[in-house]
Amino acid sequence: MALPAAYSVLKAHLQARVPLSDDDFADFQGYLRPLALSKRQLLLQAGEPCTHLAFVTQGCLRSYSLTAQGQEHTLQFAPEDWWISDIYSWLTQQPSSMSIDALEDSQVLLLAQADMETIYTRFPVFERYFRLLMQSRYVALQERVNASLSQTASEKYQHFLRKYPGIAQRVPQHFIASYLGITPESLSRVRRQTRLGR
Amino acid sequence: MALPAAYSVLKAHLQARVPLSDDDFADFQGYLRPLALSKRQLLLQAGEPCTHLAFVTQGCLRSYSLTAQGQEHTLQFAPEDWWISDIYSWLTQQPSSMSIDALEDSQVLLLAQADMETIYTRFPVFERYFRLLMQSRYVALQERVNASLSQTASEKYQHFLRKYPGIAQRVPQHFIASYLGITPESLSRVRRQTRLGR
DNA sequence: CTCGCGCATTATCCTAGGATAAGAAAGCAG
DNA sequence: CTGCTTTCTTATCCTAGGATAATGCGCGAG
Repeated sequence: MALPAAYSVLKAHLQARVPLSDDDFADFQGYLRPLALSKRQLLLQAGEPCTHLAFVTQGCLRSYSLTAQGQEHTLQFAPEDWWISDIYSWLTQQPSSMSIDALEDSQVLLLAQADMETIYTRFPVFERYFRLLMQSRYVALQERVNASLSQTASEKYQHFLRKYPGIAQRVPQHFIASYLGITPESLSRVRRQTRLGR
Repeated sequence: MALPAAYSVLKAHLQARVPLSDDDFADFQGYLRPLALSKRQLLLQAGEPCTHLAFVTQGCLRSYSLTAQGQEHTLQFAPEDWWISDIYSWLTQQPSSMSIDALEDSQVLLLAQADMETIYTRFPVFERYFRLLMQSRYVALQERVNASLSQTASEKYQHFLRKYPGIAQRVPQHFIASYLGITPESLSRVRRQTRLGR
């Protein structure tokens, strides 16, 4: 049986980071469920418990929270090769505080929280993989917190462009504004300044 | 040989979270180096690589970054039972972007990055322990990012009081202001409002 | 082709919180 | 007790970025 492209994306991703044999991956694959999402389709609705971790093999998703006044705040973009979920809800099975939707037609592989203990036992290398993943996520968030404490709107935008060059070309700017914690109008203003300044 | 109180704090902390035998802890203890810090003493100076993870057994430390204009931004408070370090620098041995100092006379246990591979190999349960630790840190930072995107100064302060009730009684308010990303004057203003409002 | 809508831009006006300055209170070293 | 230093507060003035509103435009659906 041929390996669908989706699986091989994840296989390459994992094998680049931890020692995982082809056989083990083949077994592990049994825990994955592929899912196609069309643009704007929700993967997770705030209020529901988050039962799955999603690995994006094609397209781009985002997670966002909604304030009482209906303002959206983008927490994460997830293009190909990224995991996305509400980690807190996934870990605790409490109702999630964020929603996740697709910004483009996308393909994901789902990993159920219910299978995690089994997976850690059968393939101990996943303890390491997820430790490394969590470490790098933690570092990225730390940097984001620091940016939010110390940078102006313009600096945050410049920093975002440098850090995620692919994303800015790909997603509408009002999502980037909502990620940076500014209004779309403000982002437009910032962009004009930098255009004039150089 | 009697177990100094410092070690037993960490032992209890670990055994509450992962299965770790007394014997294994006794072995693990060999990798720990106790250190006393007096108030205001630096544990890590920005620019140096962060070689150790510190577990606080007594007192309270903080990590902070410094802007080019000399503004301090508090990234984390670490009272008893918390780990503190510049994780990025600790992982990569790049120069750290933050400093860590003691807010009170404190006691810490140091764990060298250089020993980590050995520790993960000798005591695989530490893979799990640090995965869990990173997960919970990630969740806490996620919440902080969300707060910084969606809350006013006053809301952030109220939230901080609820989340870390011990800290606010213990550390000077200008540090809390610097953690929340506002000026001490602004925090004072916020506190007066809530005092008048109730 | 064209209607409608999502998206970006620009202008005007406004407000939360920053900058600055000046005390007041509280702790502590001598 | 007495002078420092650290912390917190209050007042005034100012600015980055929010709110609102209007315009333009590109594109997908019919």
